[in-house]
Amino acid sequence: MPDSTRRNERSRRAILDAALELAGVLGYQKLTIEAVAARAGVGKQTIYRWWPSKGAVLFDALLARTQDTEDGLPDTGDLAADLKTVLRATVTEFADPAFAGPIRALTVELAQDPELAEQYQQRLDRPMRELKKARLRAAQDAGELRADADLDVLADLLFTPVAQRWLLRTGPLTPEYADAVVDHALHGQLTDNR
Amino acid sequence: MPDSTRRNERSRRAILDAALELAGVLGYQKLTIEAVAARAGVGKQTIYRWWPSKGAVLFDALLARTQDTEDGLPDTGDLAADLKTVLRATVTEFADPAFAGPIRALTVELAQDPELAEQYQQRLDRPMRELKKARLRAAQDAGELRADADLDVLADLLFTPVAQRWLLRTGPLTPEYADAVVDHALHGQLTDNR
Amino acid sequence: MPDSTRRNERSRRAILDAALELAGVLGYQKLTIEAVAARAGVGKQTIYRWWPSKGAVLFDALLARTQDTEDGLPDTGDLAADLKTVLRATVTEFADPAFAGPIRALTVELAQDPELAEQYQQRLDRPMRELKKARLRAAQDAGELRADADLDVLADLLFTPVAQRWLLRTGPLTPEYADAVVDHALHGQLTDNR
Amino acid sequence: MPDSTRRNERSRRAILDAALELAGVLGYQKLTIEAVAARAGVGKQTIYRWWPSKGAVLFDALLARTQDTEDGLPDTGDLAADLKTVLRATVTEFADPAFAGPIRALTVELAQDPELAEQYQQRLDRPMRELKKARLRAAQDAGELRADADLDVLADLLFTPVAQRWLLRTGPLTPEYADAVVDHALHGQLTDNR
DNA sequence: GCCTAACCGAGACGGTACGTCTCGTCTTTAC
DNA sequence: GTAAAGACGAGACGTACCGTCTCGGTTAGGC
Repeated sequence: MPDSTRRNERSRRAILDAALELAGVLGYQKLTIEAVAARAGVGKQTIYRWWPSKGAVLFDALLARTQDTEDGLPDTGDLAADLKTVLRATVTEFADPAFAGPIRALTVELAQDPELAEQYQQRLDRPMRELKKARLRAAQDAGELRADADLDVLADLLFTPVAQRWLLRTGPLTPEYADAVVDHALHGQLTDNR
Repeated sequence: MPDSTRRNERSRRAILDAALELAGVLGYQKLTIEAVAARAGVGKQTIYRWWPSKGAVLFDALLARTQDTEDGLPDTGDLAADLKTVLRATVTEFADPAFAGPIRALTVELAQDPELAEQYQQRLDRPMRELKKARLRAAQDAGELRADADLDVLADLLFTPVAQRWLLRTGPLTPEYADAVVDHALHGQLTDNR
Repeated sequence: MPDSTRRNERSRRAILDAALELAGVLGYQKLTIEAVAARAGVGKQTIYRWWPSKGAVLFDALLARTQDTEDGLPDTGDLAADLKTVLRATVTEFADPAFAGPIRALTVELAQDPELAEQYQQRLDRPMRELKKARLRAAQDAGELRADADLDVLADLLFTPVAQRWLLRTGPLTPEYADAVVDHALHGQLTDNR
Repeated sequence: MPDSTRRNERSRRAILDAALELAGVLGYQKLTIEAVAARAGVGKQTIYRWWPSKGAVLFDALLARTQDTEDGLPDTGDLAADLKTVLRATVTEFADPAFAGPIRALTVELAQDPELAEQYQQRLDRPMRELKKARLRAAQDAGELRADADLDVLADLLFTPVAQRWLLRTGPLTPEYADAVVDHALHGQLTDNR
């Protein structure tokens, strides 16, 4: 059983960096442990010693990258505008293969590895979801949003369409689409809503 | 170049059946062409002759299975109720590994293979989307839904949250969740919506 | 179970040749299946499919090489001279690393793998021993050699000293040593032997 | 560079004992430095600090074991009987895996490591050879053995057949074989010897 | 109703990557 | 201050599949 106090930090960083870089360039299929080890200048065993799977490495790599950006959503007082800002930024990020590649690779892993998905939910999805809900709750408190809205459901309505369209390429991913999602999610579509 | 008139229909069926069955049992990772060929009692070359990739086999297998169920969405005159019926059915189907396994496997493939994703969009996603939009347009014509609603966006709002939650296991997939998604998507959440 | 009728003869030869060559250059320790496969331009599985171990490959390689040289020992009517000729030839062969390297490697394997040793005994040692005994028996029939000599023991006396000295480098391996072995083995050393 | 005055005698003994024991149980292939260190309760570095190779450890271990038994060959005045006594004892010892295992392991090493073989020759083979030659010289002095016999060659004739048969398992290793070797080596086989 | 070309099951082939094991070196921890 | 413990870079192990390539043996039209 490995003793984490003896862990070589230099190797750990090299592995995570190599994993991110290769995931961006090669995609998930062609991302191999061998290639990560070679690129990182590390023995394969050093990867297997500390991570149970290729997905876990990717997960840690992405976790390390996003550690810093836990800023919370913007709050200008205009919920729709703030959400559009965030979603448009997401659309822009997803257009960059170096950024989106590793995320796509990890997503593929999550879909196949329930245990990793559980980790993901706890350490990445839940915190990000809380940030989103915090912004929505602020809008609720400001009377901008209905008091009876289920913020979890609303967050899904706002963020899953863009994620899904990106993941499965079911349509063009444009800023206009992001705006439309926000508008439709917030304004409702039944005629008796007015 | 293979001559499709000489194609052995028995082998084709055996391959598609084996692919579906193994995808349900093993998941995508362990679904191999070798295993499909062995299970189907078929030479590997017979698979490679007719399909370009593992994903393409799965795609055809699922296509064959869903060919029959192109019925259109129910229309009782109550849009919300009809949508809940459909989404609740989806939730139920996704709970059955034999059904959901192959779809999960295919989804994983789609996320990695843009060419296959294009095929998917044209031959499965678009037709299904048209059925959804047809039902929504009927509601629009009936004055139940706003005339200025973008039906594509609305369809995404209604169907991607459930699909995403199922794919990435980001939360419990229950009938209540399905209902809540429909309610929130249709009724809007801004307070000045009333 | 592999079907030997489908075996690729070109690959088989390439593997045996590569094994012999590498065994001569690298010695047994550094002789790896990976290197043999690479040198032979062959997949590793092609080796594992047909041979159970590294030693078995070497064995077949040496077997193929010595297949042709089953000529029998020379018989000029002078036993001692003939034996000296043979042993001096052995000494010369053992001095060539390209020849002796693979034999050394195989010998190391034989010492550790009783099953391979059994194969060796049946397919290489025994036939060679019979050739030796045939020559000795001819000498016996000619009245040159005692009728009560145990030819197996005598063969060991004649051939193991050179083999052992070569294998363990316990002394210089010279033609003179070969001659001395033959003389001492044949003439006896007790004074009442005259 | 290790300072031998600081050497931990307890560790040294534990390593040698562990090496002997494991060589007897596992054979040479599976005898690893890791296993020796673990069995001896010692860090690997402690082995690498003091010995250059696995073979050197084994060598020292066997050296320590045989240090005591430097008694010389028996001398009852009957050379053949004394030699048979010794060779029969050797046959008996070789039948005990706990005894023969380590020797086989070392022999395998010697065949592959000329430097170790040189050490072996000087520190084990030569002394033992001198003991044998001393007994033979005594027989020579007693007029029992020819004055012109080359004692080195004769010693090889007497001792290598048994060693070779044991090492390569080319035949059954029995007391009778030992006797026959002695008889044939001493009495000569040419008919004009009488 | 035969001929012959394609498809078929089978599986060997050259490869790549897997996850494990051991090597010999280097580093940390605890006594 | 010395060693145990063990992490490290390296690389071979034997296995699993990849996608391609022969093999004979059926099939199923075209003549």
